[in-house]
Amino acid sequence: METTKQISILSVEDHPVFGEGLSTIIGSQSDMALVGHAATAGEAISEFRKHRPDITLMDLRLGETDGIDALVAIRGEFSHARIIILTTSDGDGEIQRALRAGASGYVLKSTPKNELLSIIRSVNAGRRHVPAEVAARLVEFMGEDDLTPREIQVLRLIRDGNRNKEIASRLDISETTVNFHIKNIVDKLRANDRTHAVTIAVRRGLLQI
Amino acid sequence: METTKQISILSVEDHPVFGEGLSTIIGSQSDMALVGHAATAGEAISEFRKHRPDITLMDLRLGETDGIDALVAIRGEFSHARIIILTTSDGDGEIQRALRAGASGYVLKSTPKNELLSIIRSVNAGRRHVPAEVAARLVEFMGEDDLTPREIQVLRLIRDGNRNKEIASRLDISETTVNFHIKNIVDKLRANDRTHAVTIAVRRGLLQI
DNA sequence: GCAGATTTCAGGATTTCGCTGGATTTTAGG
DNA sequence: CCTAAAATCCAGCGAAATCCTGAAATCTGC
Repeated sequence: METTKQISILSVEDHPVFGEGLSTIIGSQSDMALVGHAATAGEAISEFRKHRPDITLMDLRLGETDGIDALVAIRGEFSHARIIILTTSDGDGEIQRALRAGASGYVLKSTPKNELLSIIRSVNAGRRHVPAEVAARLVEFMGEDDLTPREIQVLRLIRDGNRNKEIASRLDISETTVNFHIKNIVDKLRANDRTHAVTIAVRRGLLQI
Repeated sequence: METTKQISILSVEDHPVFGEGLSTIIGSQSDMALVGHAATAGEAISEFRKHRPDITLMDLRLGETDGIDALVAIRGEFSHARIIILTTSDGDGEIQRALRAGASGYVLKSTPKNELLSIIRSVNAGRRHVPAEVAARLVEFMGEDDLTPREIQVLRLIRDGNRNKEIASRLDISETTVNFHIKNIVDKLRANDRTHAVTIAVRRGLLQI
């Protein structure tokens, strides 16, 4: 075999059984080789430095740490790194964040094996691949304004049951300003009220719960 | 090998890569054999009838269908069936529902391989196994009142942005009664307000989002 | 049949929310 | 430097939610 031509792959994943599945599937392909594995953002970076893989398969949810951080750190050091996000969330917020941070693909964990393999090959060939179903989610909300950082901050406090007065004092702003932000949040998300706004934001992956 | 002594296992799972991992891990054990696979509740039942496995590994979230339905259906027909739930949610609500419906174990997908294997053996030996971390989640809310069916119904409508008047008309009850239910929901969940109640219920797995 | 839980209802007090229509300051990007 | 976007502030009104007390009907399990 021409080992030099194999696609080297690093998996970043904290579900052992899923990792085993990746290992088996990749191991069965003569043109691919799993060269390393990491379970946290920190490990991901050091493993990347060690192996310089052609492709990195990464779950966004790594216990406490966020996969995006690992993604940004790796791309900061190796701007050519090809990283495919492999996760369960189909919210447009997470997809956008990942692609903006430089991901080369975004694949759901429910994807069939063959499709996953062909995406790996496609990305290795230099393309940026996002499955139609995922792209559709993205397009659904395209052109609509994102929530600003401040709005997300306010929304988090709403989610946790703070009233407007409490939000104002926590953020050290006036209650009027809080009202203003909330109105914008509800408008942007086309929600009926604050509760609905939280629901929609969570569904879209703009807010964790 | 004494094939007759092998533990026969059915997996019910709609994540192909995860299923592959299960297959590999189980295949590497001489005392176990994966005898079937299903990706939906319906398939789960027919596969169970066909193979009568010693152990069924089941994800609760099967696309649209609910794993609990499959669990109940199987246990209705084969009351001795030993079913281990293998899922990502650690909310006490889901755990309770599964165990009440007759699950023999509840394991998180983040569990290490060895632990998963020993749980399979333990359950096959007739024990009911729930990992300490999962049991802890359960104990945390033990003794606290569950939400009633009506309360869940109301909470769902709150989540979706209905106002009390709308909830009243949808459920065909008076607004006073809606107020009463909401007060009870907020009290039971120790929430600050309706929004917080939704957040807590989702975190605890009492409500989908 | 009875106890306990669930669901239903009234009416009113108080607080909070959502909306209106401006106006100013700060920050980021071309 | 200039403009646009974001964040900040003011004030007040009507609608909605929350909180209270006090009952009664229905359902379920023993």
